[in-house]
Amino acid sequence: MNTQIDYILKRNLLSVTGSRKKILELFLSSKGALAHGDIEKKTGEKFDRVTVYRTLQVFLEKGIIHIIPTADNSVRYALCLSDCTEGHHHDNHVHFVCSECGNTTCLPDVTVPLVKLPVGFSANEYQMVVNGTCKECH
Amino acid sequence: MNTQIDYILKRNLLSVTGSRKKILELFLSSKGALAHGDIEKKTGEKFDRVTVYRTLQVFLEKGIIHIIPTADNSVRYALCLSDCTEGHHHDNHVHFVCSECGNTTCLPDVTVPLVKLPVGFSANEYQMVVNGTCKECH
DNA sequence: GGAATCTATGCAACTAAGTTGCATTTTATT
DNA sequence: AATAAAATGCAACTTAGTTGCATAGATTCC
Repeated sequence: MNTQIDYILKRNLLSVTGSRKKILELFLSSKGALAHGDIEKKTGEKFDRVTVYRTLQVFLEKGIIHIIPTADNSVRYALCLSDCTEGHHHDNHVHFVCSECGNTTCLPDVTVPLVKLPVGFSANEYQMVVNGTCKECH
Repeated sequence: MNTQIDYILKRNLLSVTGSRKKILELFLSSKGALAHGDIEKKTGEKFDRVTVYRTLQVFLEKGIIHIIPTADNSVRYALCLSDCTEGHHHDNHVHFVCSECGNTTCLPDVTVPLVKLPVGFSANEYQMVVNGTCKECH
């Protein structure tokens, strides 16, 4: 486990520090997506708020995590798949938000379908969020 | 124009006030989606921040406008189609965010495709956001 | 393995975003 | 026109996110 975390950080040319290891570990061990607040709580307020913000920022830039779009103005992050690199994301899976438990999960096996856009529009990225009831809450 | 605005408000059992008329007028006259800040600017700071928040809240509850999910943590609102009512939305069109001009537009003619979810998941609402270059910026 | 260098962290102070309670004004009702 | 009901504005507050800088920690090089 620790070697995997170290490997991910080193592969992205990041120095291996306590907060980065801990936060990355959180992402690896949690199935769903995490909001900033979740991370602060789950680390037991061990790290400064600013450090959490900056760590998430760095992970985002390196393509280790991605932001999940939501309609409720909450920013949630989830691990990228292994083939994401800096600037080049392959984040083409559907995200699911459960209205019972509030958890956000990635559905890596469900690919975002392409749609035909009106004339004049050109697409760069498609994102899809589904609301409903998840497996656990059924 | 004024009668249309008054009609929409009355149809939703809302009292017709200056701020509601003005903000609704903004939505009707702007093609794209509006963020809270846009509204404050375009009304010329005529209304209190709190009033804008509360007006948007009421419009949301009544189904006059809807929130557009975005990945950049900005909350944007757009007019609902005429057949949306309180609690019952028919907001099944794709939203488009232009990375050039930053505008968010509804694509009412592009329907959100349905996807097959894994076993155990049941969907309530599908939302889709496409990033790219819009008609005007091409 | 230890010193030098470079980077990350924590702190403090700040800006921006959003909320709540209450007195006042405006709208709707009769 | 008078009353009741609701919306507004103000002030104060909470929460979210940012920035600069001194210190602590990680990496590099010998």
